[in-house]
Amino acid sequence: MPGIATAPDPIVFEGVTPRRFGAALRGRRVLAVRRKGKHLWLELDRRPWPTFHFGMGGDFHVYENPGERPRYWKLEILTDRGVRLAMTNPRRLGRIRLFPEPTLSPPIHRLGPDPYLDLPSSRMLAGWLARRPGPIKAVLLDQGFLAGVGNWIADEVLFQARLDPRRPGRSLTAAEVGRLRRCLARILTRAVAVDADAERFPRGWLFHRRWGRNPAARTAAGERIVFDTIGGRTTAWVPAVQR
DNA sequence: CTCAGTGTTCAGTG
DNA sequence: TCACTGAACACTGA
Repeated sequence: MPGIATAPDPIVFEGVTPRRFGAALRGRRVLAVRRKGKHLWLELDRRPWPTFHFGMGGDFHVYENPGERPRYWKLEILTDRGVRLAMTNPRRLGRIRLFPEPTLSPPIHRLGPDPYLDLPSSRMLAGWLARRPGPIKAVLLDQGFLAGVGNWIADEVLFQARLDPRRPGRSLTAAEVGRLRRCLARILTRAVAVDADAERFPRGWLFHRRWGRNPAARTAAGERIVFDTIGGRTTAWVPAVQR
């Protein structure tokens, strides 16, 4: 029989007790699954709706045998077909929330456009960037600028667009904004095309060589990779090609 | 034991 | 008020 199981975690369940959360989902039908940036929610046949953010790490697991309930599970939904869906979150930086209208609720209502679903024009991007004095790397990480771009995607985009991550956003020329936009679109499309399976990302991507802050790291073409902290995050970049 | 890590928020600063 | 920086949060795995 279908049901909802919740782990007693007052950090990951934010603004709602696991008990109330379970009551809101029990017996409901899922009409659609929506996403904006790093936030995902289920449209149910009655509000409020459950919304998920994974923080660093965390996943959805699908299985049928109750014994396969994964480590670090926070929520398990058992459907009337006997399929189980669990949300995991080992590091507890993720959040499970309940909103009558997720798109109008914080923090989702503050997000910029999702570049995979709704890529802004070069002209729009250039207009926004003109008002950003901070480093372009930090601007790309700002979810209010574009929703969903995280640390590795930002580095990959700047590498492929050949832009120095320290450049002020407002210093980019129209041609550079165009390059940034084109690289962003290509990287997102490609990553989704392989179901975000990193092993299938193209060989030339910085992604494969950026982990671990290895001082000897090189690109596939042999250029030196350096690591700086920009916008509060480790930034891997290649001075020989990024200007 | 130390450090890095697919993230976000908030206090402090200029 | 705007905008940026760095610390804090929490925990695993190398």
